[in-house]
Amino acid sequence: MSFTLATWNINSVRLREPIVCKLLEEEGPDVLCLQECKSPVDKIPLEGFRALGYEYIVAQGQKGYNGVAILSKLPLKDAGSRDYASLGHARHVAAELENGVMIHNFYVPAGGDVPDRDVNEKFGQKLDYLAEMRDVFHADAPKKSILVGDLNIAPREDDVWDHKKLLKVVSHTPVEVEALAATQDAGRWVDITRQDIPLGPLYSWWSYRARDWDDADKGRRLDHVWATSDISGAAHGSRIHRVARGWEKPSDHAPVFATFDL
DNA sequence: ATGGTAGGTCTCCTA
Repeated sequence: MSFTLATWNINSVRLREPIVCKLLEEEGPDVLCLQECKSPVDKIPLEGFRALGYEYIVAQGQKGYNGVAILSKLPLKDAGSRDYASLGHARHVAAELENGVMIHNFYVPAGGDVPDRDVNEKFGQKLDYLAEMRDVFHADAPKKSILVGDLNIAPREDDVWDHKKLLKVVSHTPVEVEALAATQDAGRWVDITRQDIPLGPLYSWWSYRARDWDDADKGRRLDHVWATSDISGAAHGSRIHRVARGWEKPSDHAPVFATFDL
């Protein structure tokens, strides 16, 4: 069987309900993982999603901040969540498909403005969050698993619009890139987006603050699709749905897609 | 070097 999965930081699921439905209608991924829902689970507007065939949902929510959800046309089993770094934030949820594939949906802390944990607590929390992900995957090697989400790190030089200019900007500092690599290595995760699109600039996020985000194109690849090596060979067709960044009342992130033949 | 926009909630925090 073949299924297509997408991940999208939507920056408020309630405000963005129309364009979430637009994506579901036009692209029809079997599974859509959302981050920054900014909503308690019981206030996520599920009816419109259900009407489009997305009858299965697992989610973690809180008022105003964070929040992650997995919408699916395929049956899902709730596989729980973990409070990484004990922040008390809704930043992770997991679900299992009937074919035994585990899906982890993450919203890694952004980390504040200053890349120094001594003066910026949020940066320390981001590193702690990644360290616990690393430790969990090291202790219990994931199998037949897909990890997606807004990891808030652009690891490669061509994952940002200007590598040198961003070396001291949170999301692209060497300490973050190393922490992400350690997490990836600990679970033997394969970066599916870059497996499929190995060369050239690739972005999934453009700031709201740019005068013309499309023209300036000062993007970063913060949103990721990873898979364990036992299923990474089944992945293909990765793409970033850049046009969604230009839809009415857009998120500042674009959805990232991948297809798996399993 | 700086400030720029957006969302949620309750006056400012987070991204």
